[in-house]
Formats: sequence, C-alpha cells, structure tokens
Amino acid sequence: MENDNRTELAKGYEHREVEERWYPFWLERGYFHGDENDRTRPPFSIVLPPPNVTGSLHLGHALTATLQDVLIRWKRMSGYNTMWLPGTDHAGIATQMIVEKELRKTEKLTRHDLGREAFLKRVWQWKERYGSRIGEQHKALGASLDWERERFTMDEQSSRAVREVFVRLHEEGLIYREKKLINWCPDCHTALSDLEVEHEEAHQGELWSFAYPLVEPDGATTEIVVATTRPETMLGDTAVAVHPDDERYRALVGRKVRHPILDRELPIVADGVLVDPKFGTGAVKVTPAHDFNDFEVGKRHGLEQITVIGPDGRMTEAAGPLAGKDRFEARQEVKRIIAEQGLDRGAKPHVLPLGRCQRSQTVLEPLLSDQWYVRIEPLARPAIEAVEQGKTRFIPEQWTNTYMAWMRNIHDWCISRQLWWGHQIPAWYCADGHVTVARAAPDACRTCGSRELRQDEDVLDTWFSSGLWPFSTMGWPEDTQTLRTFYPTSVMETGHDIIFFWVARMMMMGIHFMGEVPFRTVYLHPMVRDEKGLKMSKTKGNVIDPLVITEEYGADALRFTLAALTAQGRDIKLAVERIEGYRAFANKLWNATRFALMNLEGHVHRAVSPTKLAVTPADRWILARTQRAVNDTVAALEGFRFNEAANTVYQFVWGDLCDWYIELAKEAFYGDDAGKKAAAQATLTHALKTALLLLHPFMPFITEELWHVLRARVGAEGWPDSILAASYPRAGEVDEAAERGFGPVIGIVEAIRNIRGEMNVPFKVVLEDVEIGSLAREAEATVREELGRVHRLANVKDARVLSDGAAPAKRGQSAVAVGAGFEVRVGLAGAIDLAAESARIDKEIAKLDQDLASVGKKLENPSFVAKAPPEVVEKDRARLAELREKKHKLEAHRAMISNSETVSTRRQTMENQNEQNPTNGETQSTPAATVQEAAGQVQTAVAGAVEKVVATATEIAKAASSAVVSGIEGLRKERKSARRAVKKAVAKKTAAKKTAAKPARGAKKAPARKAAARGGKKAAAKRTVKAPARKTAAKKGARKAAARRGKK
RNA sequence: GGGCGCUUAGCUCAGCGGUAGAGCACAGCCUUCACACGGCUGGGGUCGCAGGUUCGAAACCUGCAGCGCCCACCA
Repeated sequence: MENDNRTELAKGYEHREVEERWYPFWLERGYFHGDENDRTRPPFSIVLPPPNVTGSLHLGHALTATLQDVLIRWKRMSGYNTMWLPGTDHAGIATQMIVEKELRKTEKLTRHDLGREAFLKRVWQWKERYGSRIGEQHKALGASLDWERERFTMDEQSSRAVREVFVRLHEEGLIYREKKLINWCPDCHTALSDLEVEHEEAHQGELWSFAYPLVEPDGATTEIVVATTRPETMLGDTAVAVHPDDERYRALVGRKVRHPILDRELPIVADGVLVDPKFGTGAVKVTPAHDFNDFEVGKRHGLEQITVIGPDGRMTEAAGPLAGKDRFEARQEVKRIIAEQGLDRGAKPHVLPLGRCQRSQTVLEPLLSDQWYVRIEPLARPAIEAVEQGKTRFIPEQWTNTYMAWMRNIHDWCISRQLWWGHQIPAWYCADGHVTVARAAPDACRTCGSRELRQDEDVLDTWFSSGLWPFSTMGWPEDTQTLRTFYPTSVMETGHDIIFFWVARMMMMGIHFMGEVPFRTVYLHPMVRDEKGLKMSKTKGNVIDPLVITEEYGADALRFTLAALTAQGRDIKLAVERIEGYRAFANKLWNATRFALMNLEGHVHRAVSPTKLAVTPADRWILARTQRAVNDTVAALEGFRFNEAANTVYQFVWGDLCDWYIELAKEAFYGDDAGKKAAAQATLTHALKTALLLLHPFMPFITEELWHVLRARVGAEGWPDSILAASYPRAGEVDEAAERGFGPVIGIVEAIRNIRGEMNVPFKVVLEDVEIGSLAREAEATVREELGRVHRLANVKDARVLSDGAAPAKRGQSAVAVGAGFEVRVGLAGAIDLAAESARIDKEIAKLDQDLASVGKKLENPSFVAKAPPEVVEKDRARLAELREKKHKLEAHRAMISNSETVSTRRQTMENQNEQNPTNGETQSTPAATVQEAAGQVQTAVAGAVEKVVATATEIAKAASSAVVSGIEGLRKERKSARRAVKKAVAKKTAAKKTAAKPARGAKKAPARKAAARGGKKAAAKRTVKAPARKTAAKKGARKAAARRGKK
C-alpha cells in the first residue's frame, strides 16, 4: 500500500477516503477465501441468505451482512478457517414481474407477446445487467465474502442439484402431482403455497343470507336459509350441509333444494365436521371447487366440483348468466338476482378472513387445478427431531417453539408455479398424459414409449432451490472437499420472517439429502423498523437507505449502529441520530489514535506482555480495564449478544481509554520521567491496539486504516500487515486489584471536578489549597505515586496527601468531599459561597440519613440477618459503617462552616429534623443547636468529634478487608436514598399541591416551560424539591469506579 | 380462535433476585496543545396496573390493560 508508512493522521476522520482504500487490498490478498483443503484450522462457515437478484441493498441486507461479517471476521481472527458464501436468488415471481413491467413500459408488450424463450432471454439479460449490483453493495459495506464461491440459484450447479432433488423425491414418492384446491393469484396467474398467502381480516365484510327453496315443499317448511360471505360462489354450490344432530333439519337430510339461478338440484347432506349448528342458520352452502372446507365435504359426500371462477378471476361458462363477469361484479349481480326472486334473507356486518397474494396483494381465489406437491410430513419429522436433540439450536430460543409448532402442523407443499422464470419442472408428458420424471430430457415416455414428449411448463417455487442452498452451493450432488470441510455450516443468520419459507425447508432438505443438519445454530435477527417502530416502506416515506447512510456517515458507522441495536427478541427501531452518534465514535477512535501517534515517536512496540513492563498504577489500571473489555466482548460475541459486544467496546474506548487513560498518560508524555513515559507508551499502544482488534469485526475499514498507521509508527514486530490477519484478543484473567486500587485516584479527581462544577470554579482556576486524607495504606501510596496525574486532571497545584489515614484539617472557606476511602478538602478562600456549600452538605446528610434508616431497618430485621446470605448481610453492615463514617465527616465540615457564617433559618430547621431522626443512631454528633448557642466552644467540640470519627473510621477500614470496595459501592447507595427522599417529598408535596392554586403565571420562565412540558405533578416536584436530589461530591466517581470494577 | 414478544429517564433501549443504567436529547461551564463528530459538571425514573412467592422483586409466578408480530380452510 502506498500510504502504508504514514505515521500521521488528518485532524478529522473522513470515511469516504478510508473506506475506498481497503476492500481491494483485502481482496488482492485473498483473505476472504476459505480453503477447503486446510486441515490445520477448525472450519467456520456461513452461507449468506441470497438476496434477490433484482434487489438493491436495504437495511435488512445491511443488518444480516453486518452481523455475519462480525461473526466471520471475529472467527477468522480467532484462528478459524472461515468461509462465507455469497450468492443471489433468482426470485421467481419478483424478478419476472419486474422484467414484465419494464417490457410493458418500454415496448408495450406482454411476456406472451414475446413467447417463453424470448422472454427468458430478456430476464437473463436483466440479470446480467443488474445481478451484480447487490454484490457491489455488499462490498461497500465491507462484507468479507468469499467471492470465488459466489453462486446463483439458477446457475448450472444449482440447477443440477434442483433436478437431482426433484427426481429423487419423486422416486421416493415424496413428490406427487394431484388435482386439488390451491391458492391461486388471479393477478400473477399462478398457484401459491400456503405460506405465500397473507391473511387479513376484512372488517367491512358482511354475512349475507338467502334461501334455497326445497324442491318438494313440506307444509310449513319450504326453504332452507344459508349464509355466505361470498355470494358469487353460490353459482358453484353443489349441496347444502347441516349438522347430523340438528333437530331443525333432521327431516330435510337427503332431500333436495332447487338452485334459483341455475337449472340444478342440490342435495341436503349431513356433515358434522363442517357444520357448526350454532353459527348462522346452522345450514351451510357447499362449494367444493372454491372453498377449502367445502372441498373436503365434497370428497366425503361425492359431490360434484363445479368451477365457476376462472384463473383470471372472471366467472366461467358454468356460471350461466353471469359468465364472463368479474368475480366481484358477479357478487353484486347474484345478490340482485336473488333479491328479485324474493329469496334474499338479509345481511349483517361480518369480519371475514381474506387471503391476499404476498406479491400483488390481490385477493386470492381457491382454484381447482393440477399441481406438484411435496409430501412433507416424512421430511418434517427428522427436522423436528434434530432440533429436539439439539443438533440445531435457535437463538433467541423462543423461535424453537415457532419452528416446532409449524413443523408439527405442516401441510403438503405446493411447489409448482405457473411462471416462466425459474427451474422448469423436470417432468415430461406424452400425448396420453403419462408422466416421465427425469434428470435430463428423456427420449421416450417411460410408460408407453411414445417419443412425442412435452416438458411440464411450470417452474418450481423459488424456495425449492433456496432450500438446497447450504449444500447445492458446495457442489452437491458430488461429494466435494468443500462439502466435507464446510458442511454443516456453523451458523445460519437470517430474519425470523423467513423461518418457515427458508430455514425449515433447508433443515428438511439438508437432513434428507446430506444426512446431517445444514447448520448448528440458527440466529434469527430482528426486523429493522423506523424510529417510531413502523415498517419501512416507500409509501410511508420512512425508508432509510443504507447506501445513502453509508455515503453520509460511513459503512463503519452504519455497521456499528446496527450491531449496537441488535438485541435479542426485539425489533430494531433505527433513528438517524444513532448513526450520527456512532460516526462520532469513529471520529473519537481516529483522534485517540492520532494522539497516540503524536506521542509514540521513538517507541518500538515489543511483542511482550505489557504487564511485564514496569508500569504505574494508572498503566496497570488501563491494562486491567483492557482485559476486562476483551473478556466481556468475547463473551458477548460467543452468546450472539451483538449489542453487548458493541457497547462493551464503545464504553471501553470512549470511557476508559479516551476519557481516562489518554488524559492520565499526558502527564507521563509531557513530563520528564523517561521510564514513566516509556511505560505509558507501551501501555497506550497495547490498549489502543487491543481496541482496534476488538473493533475490527464491527468497523473493518477504520480499524484497518488505523492499524496500518499505528504499525508504521511503533514497528512491525508481531503485527501482521493487515489487521485482518492479526489474532483476536483472547479472554484472560483481569487484574482486579489494579482496577480497584486505582479507584481512589479516579474518585479524587472526580470529587474535585464536582466541587468545581457545583461551586462554579472554572477549570482554568488553579486550586492551590487541596488536602487529601483519610486514605488507607495502599490507597495512600497509589495517590502519592499518581499525584502528578491528579494535579493535571483536576488542575490542582501542590495537593497535600496526608499520612496514616489522617483526615484533612478542618478549615473554613473550604468545600469538602467524602468518598470511598478518601476525603478531600478544597480550600476556596474568597471564592466560596458558604451558604451554597453548607446547603450542599445539608442535603447530603439528609440523604445519608435516609440510607442509614433503610439499611438500619434491614439489619434490624431478624429474618433478613438469619435468611439472607452472609455476604449480603456483611455487605450491608460494612455499608452502614461507611455511611456513618461519612456522615460524621460531613457533619464536622458543616459545623466548621456554621462557625464561619450565620446559618440560615431554613437550614436550622433541617438540622433539627435530622437530629430528631430516630434511625440516626449516632447521638455523639455535635448538635447544631449547641453550636449556635455556644459558638465559642464549637471549635474544640468539633475537633474532638472529628478525632473520634476518624478513629472509628480507621478501625472500620482496617477491620473490613474490602473497605475500599464496599466504600465505593456504598457511595452508590446515596443515589437511591436520595431519590427515595425526593419521591417521598414529591408525594407529600403533590398531595399538598392538589388543593393549592395552579402554578402562577408569572413564575420563572425556565421552570414554567419545563412544567408545561412535563405535566403538573412532576413540575410541582421540580419546583419544590429541587435541591435534595443533588448528588454528593464523589458519587459519580464512585458509580463509575464501581462500574469499572465490574461485578465479577 | 391459537401462539409469541413488548411496556424501565423526554426519545431509543440495556439490565432480568441483593444499592435503578447507557446513548441521544436537556441545563451550566470550558474555543486546555487527540478530538467542538470535543471536554467537565449537573438535572431528569412510584421499572404499565393489581395480586402472589421471597429476608429481599424492575427482575420470578398469576391476573389485567395497552401496543406489536406470527399462525389459523368456521360458512
């Protein structure tokens, strides 16, 4: 690559330039090809669900390609011999319709004008012209498909497999031809399988009743009333059915009615299966040629089948006076004629089920015709067993049930289609109608020897060839090395919308012909919808075009977005803002690398574990975080939890690496400690390299680009010349001590930043009076070692770190933060708003009291102590201790402030309330009242209390081995308690406000606006109890630290 | 008619027995020498409703409600 030696990057990430660069590079080196002769590496194969050859990439394709590419790239980097097979589907009806449409538009011709042969030539031309488009689009997405193996469902190899399967199934008696009712699309002029019928409920339908006069009236009984939703079918009625046990009609069974329009008499039959005596009149008109139920009745009773609606949806000659009319016109005509004869018995609204053609949306017509079927039950049984035995498993698991339910109730599969584009059925007829099924055109009729043979004109259902895809593409029926190496495939990744159409058929065919399931795992991805959860459609205008997105935001951003949104069992609602967000992430990664490049000059990366280098606590921390990110990412990928994998890397890169480590490393890079700098360089390189590797399957382009630049900077030892050939990071042990040990440093920095934020001290103001104390021994050492970083990250000068757990001095004009295992005092002489600081501390103490109450109550409950696991109880005890310690420290600080300034009335009230809190339990604290009354003694009293508190705290810290840990966790609880307090206050205030007047018109602008937006209740809460929800100084640090530590 | 899924912060969603989270959006501060596609800080949640199990439920069970999807030959 010409640019391979660049060691600098542009300021911002430009995806267009980068994404163009790498696909040809990968192809050239043959990285995507799976070697069927490779015995050294385990195989991992996927067949891409073949998109329609006419298709253009939509988000469904983008999703499926992304997820499969993530798997394939991950496995490839993990040492597998991967093979991902591309191809396209001829898509019978869809393609034929498109070409017909074009033909009509450009030449005003129908396919019949051209004739079969000429038309098919046109379709092939079309295929040649546009068939590669979708492949190119997959390349733009970065899909690492094995193009050498690209297939088409109608190429010679696939066609041969289709004929072979057809012939064998026919020989086995599993394919047969029969005349029965099928779903017919009058618009597409073809039979359809059950699956291609879209069921719908027509609410504007009606149930119309009319009378059939008895041929021989019998006293009062002169007619029998039947009901129908399809009046036109009465022209094909050949019986009226009643329930055999129905007393009303028992006497009529066996007698006849007269057809009022056609010259025909119909028998009245008894049928217990068809007729529900409670529905309608309890008498049913029977139309064997146009209704599936009636068809069965007809067979049971030997009734005549009269086809009155033809393949074009018009009435046939058998419809007598209505012959030639459209079926819907005929419906109205029939009603009119019957009414004229006085036989109309009224209509009522009725919701009727309608079947529509999946393709054309035309209302389908059950039609009697000769079609080919697959006898499916014998094929389904083994496919059910395979799943029961776990040979193939579904993810998410719930789809197992869907699959099973359908398979157990499966109907024979109508496979013939009256189309031209497709695999023509390998059956030939002689003049006498004998059928010869053969792999190639036979010379003579197998039955009578006639040489006058004509091939069946129908073609096979598209899904017939798709069903063979996993093995037809690998050379079946030959016993190829490719099949031996890559069949069964490892994963079938597709949408749940084609679980029956495709997945089930592949299972049946694969097991039957290969003797082995076609895939070990079926991962069914969610459907992509728009941000409101609606299906994307051109008419709604809510389609997000992946090609536009790729152009605008980059393929990497699109891929990452799709992966990050792919949670199991939920549709994806995609908003463009999400993609924007992940484009920003790509830019972040770009700039992190850019930063590294600027600071790695002269650094030569060695292929040794960075943990072997002498490193600082910060270095050890990011190395531990890196390993955790690796572990979590790999675990998520193994479980097909794409969203988790993506989010893990995202958080690691942006949070740990960029927000923290890079900032920490600056101190090393810009300082003059050569050893520290070298360690930081090695560490940063390792962390960044790992991030690139982890990300590669999700964002192949940018990671490849950055890999090359980084590699050029730090030397090539152990770095392949493509990230694609590098090893995926492996799970390993996380240095939890290093993660935990750094917690106080992070906590202290965040605590100081928080004080800045809350006290309105801009970052550029250097804090020159900072004391850090109450540290445990190891924490003290770490903080001392990393003090330079604390200085830099919090813009502090000469912070004092106190020894042996000593607490910071009590001084006025200061803000104090108490965190887990540390306490920080920030002197803000002249800059502090004491009232604000005092109020802040008050609120924190109020929260602590809430927590103390809650934990105290829990621990006072004997059954909790007795029944809960000891660790849990212990944890709560430690937390109680933490809370108490913290409260004492804050109280001491507050007392100090109280001494510095007159306390407001509001605060007094609050303090008094706190003192009255019975769950407080700590009676030693200095009551505020005392402070007020004896101002002169305060200093001494406070000092005494503080000493006690510190002593107690130190004891606690030493006693509990995990003091720091539980402390960090303890801090998190503040949040909940605080919220609880707010909630209670809200409830009270809401109750109080209910009767109060509406918010005044002239209220402050911003709250008023929010109030309007959020509704009265919340607005009230906002106005009245704003402050208590304020967080404590270090809580965010604690939260993050806890999150960082992870739960394991 | 049968089945499945969903209901958690304004929005999109994680979490699925032990201290309510993320991204975006929002507010304040910051044009600090990787990144304004940026940084720091903050505000915002009776985890759909009602019962039950449990020491403990957003999580498990039951019922209900709303939304969505799939399957289905009742005229």
